[in-house]
Amino acid sequence: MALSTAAPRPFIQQQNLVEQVADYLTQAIIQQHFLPGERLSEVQLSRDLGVSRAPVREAARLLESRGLLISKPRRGFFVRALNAVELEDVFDLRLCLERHAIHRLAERYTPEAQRALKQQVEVLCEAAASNDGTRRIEEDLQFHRLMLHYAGNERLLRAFDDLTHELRLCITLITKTHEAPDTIATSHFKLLDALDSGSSAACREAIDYHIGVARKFVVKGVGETVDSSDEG
Amino acid sequence: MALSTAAPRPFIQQQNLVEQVADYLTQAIIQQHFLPGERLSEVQLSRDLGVSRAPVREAARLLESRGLLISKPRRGFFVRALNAVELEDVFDLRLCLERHAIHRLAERYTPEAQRALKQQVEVLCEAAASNDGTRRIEEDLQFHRLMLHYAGNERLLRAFDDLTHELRLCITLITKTHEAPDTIATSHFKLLDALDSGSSAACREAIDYHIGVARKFVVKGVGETVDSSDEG
DNA sequence: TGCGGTAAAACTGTCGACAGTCGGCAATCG
DNA sequence: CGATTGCCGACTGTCGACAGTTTTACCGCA
Repeated sequence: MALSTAAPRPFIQQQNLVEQVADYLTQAIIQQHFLPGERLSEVQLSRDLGVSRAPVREAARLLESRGLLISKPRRGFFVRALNAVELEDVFDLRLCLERHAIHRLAERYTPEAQRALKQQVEVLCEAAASNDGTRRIEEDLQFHRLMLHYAGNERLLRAFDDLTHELRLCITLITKTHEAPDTIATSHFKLLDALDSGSSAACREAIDYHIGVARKFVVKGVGETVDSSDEG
Repeated sequence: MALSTAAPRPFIQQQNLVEQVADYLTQAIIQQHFLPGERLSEVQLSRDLGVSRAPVREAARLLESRGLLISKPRRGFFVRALNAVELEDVFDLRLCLERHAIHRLAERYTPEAQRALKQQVEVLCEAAASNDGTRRIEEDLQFHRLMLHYAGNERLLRAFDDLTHELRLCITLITKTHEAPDTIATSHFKLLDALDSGSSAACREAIDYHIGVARKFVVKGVGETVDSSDEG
């Protein structure tokens, strides 16, 4: 029973249209089937998905709380468009959370956590060698999620999950400018080494470097696409 | 125009039942008109508030995303009951956020921020001398919110707001064991002094002490009330 | 008196419909 | 010809209702 926060998805659940719609919308937004700033028509979605507007509205409110949508009164829901400043803020908060997490994790670095993280790095390396950019990012995030998980603070993990939802908002941008496979590998191995060393300072240095590199790549990706996402 | 995140509310907006219901529910939960773990009946609320179930459901989902309610499929919404571990996690995350915030703030400590914070401490001291426990806490939180605001990261502020929603969940507990007025005053003045000094280490020490004291008081309050909030 | 089963009541999940509002377009006026 | 105003279509906010499920209350039986 590990990592129960995000998506347990126990068996099939024919009901719970809200979650199904939320998943559909999330995927559609991540895969840019809906462009940033685009307006989502409730009736259109209802027709397309074959459900009524009530579940669509509730799902949209869920995604709004996750920062994927923005609702404007009497106007409807719009796909959130992150500008450069907001993205910087996201990475700054991520740095904040992961610094704290790796510090907490170093205090309670169990063999189980060590094993799980090492295994995930291997999975990540394998994914990094592939061409599937989305998979690379997801496995990368999964590694960090594991770190947060073993840090032992469920609330911290939730904050991280909330943040990654927004990160996925520009996942197609990230895939274009993601690091080289060997860079990803060594960067994560450094984190493991820092944890193994037990040095708090080494952990902080490793995570700062790690997040810093990720931030640089993403911000570069945003800078390359000149979209005027001013959100009027 | 400070702190534009929360509620612009340009003119009147008679409509928006969802927000009205959400505000009502939030206040009712904070003031313990609904006890932790209690089930909320949608139809009952609809009747009481004179609205239909749709706005009630959407408001409930909003509060669920804020951590005030928990929804169980086919069962309905329940008032969230924080146990001791979860409360510890909340304070640990708060420490994480505020450490980062005061660090960022020290880097860009403008006269405007200094003035605003000093003023808020005065307001807080006045509130601390009063008998209104809720007001004391709200002014206290407002000071910290100002700190986060002037730290210059909107996303960080949002994460803090999300967290304080959960903190308010046990506000009645906190009011019973809040610090003495002079303790509150000196504790916040220390934060201002640390910021004035410009020393990153001093800031960290001050915020660690500050949050630590708050945590101790709240956890003590929870320990005194022997509620079996196991949340099945 | 205690227990199991059944039936009724209440509740949630979902739906279709109506009313008020917003944005765009065209006709009118300067 | 440009600006303004009224109108029309589309959409959101809200509502009442129905179906399936869960909870509860009751009744018979040991």
